[in-house]
Amino acid sequence: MDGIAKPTGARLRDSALTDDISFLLARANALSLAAGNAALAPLTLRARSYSVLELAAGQARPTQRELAEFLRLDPSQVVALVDELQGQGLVARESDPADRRTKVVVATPLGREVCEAARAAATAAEQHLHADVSGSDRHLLVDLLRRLAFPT
Amino acid sequence: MDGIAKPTGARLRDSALTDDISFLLARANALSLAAGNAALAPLTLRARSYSVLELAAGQARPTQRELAEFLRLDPSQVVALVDELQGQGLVARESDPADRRTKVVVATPLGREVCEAARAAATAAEQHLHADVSGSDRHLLVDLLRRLAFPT
DNA sequence: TATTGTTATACTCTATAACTATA
DNA sequence: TATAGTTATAGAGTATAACAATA
Repeated sequence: MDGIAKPTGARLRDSALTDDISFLLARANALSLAAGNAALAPLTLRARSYSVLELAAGQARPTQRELAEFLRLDPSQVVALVDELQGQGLVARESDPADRRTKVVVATPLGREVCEAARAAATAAEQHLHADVSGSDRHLLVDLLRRLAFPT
Repeated sequence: MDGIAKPTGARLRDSALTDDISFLLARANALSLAAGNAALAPLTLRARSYSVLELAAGQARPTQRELAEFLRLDPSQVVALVDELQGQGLVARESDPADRRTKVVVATPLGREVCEAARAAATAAEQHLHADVSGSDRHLLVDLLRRLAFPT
């Protein structure tokens, strides 16, 4: 699982890619996703399903359409993710009487419990992976990443 | 406040995900990847194949194994990507006389030309997408992202 | 015996279009 | 007509194992 901590391809770091934000995002995301999925696997969750569960466990009462936009997923992917979480008893679909087309996704009591455990596992894994970015740097990073993730 | 038009999905930004570096990376990467692929499509390249081409066009003369480690891809994926670029006449495999197992991937003259055009297209798309992160913020972001992408 | 590249396979993710039921 | 959710499908990305050539 853990290899020798040798610099990965240090020979290639003089490439133009080293200044390429898109490339750095892709590589950082790949590492983060792998660590997150591994940390969530014992809860039979993945990064994707956890993100849906987290939103369903909050106060916002999101519709599937809102989940799709916020998570930048296709509505059909949200269907599959909610189906999965519903099958695990973690979320439920509630019909909105005001507009019977929409379905609000809310976490069950079990879902809220699992969500807290998942958040703890994901946070721990993330902090371990990004241990060399901490304190004020971490705060700054979150601020900058928000601007990339939600451009004006 | 009711009259202020806000982007759809803004309602959900109070979620715990808003502070989640993994989630922000995933969303930022999804946007960046889509913009990059769209910008590179006229050159019949995608973000993945462009990154291989960029490394092949440099001075490093990487082996396929080195490409796999640096790009965080499986060696079998590198085979497919190099096959594709080779079919387009953009790179060539060179055998290393010192170790005949390894194959060094180098860009052809056409490959270097296409690579420059691709870099211009990708850079323009990226700067357009991330227009609200500029100047010193951008420099800082690159530094922080490097630490996420290449952890110690 | 170990490593590089390769092939094969399966699974996840992403993108698109069409259908239904409501509005 | 338009929108929310659903279904179906194909393509891209990811992960794993096995194999031949070479070290």
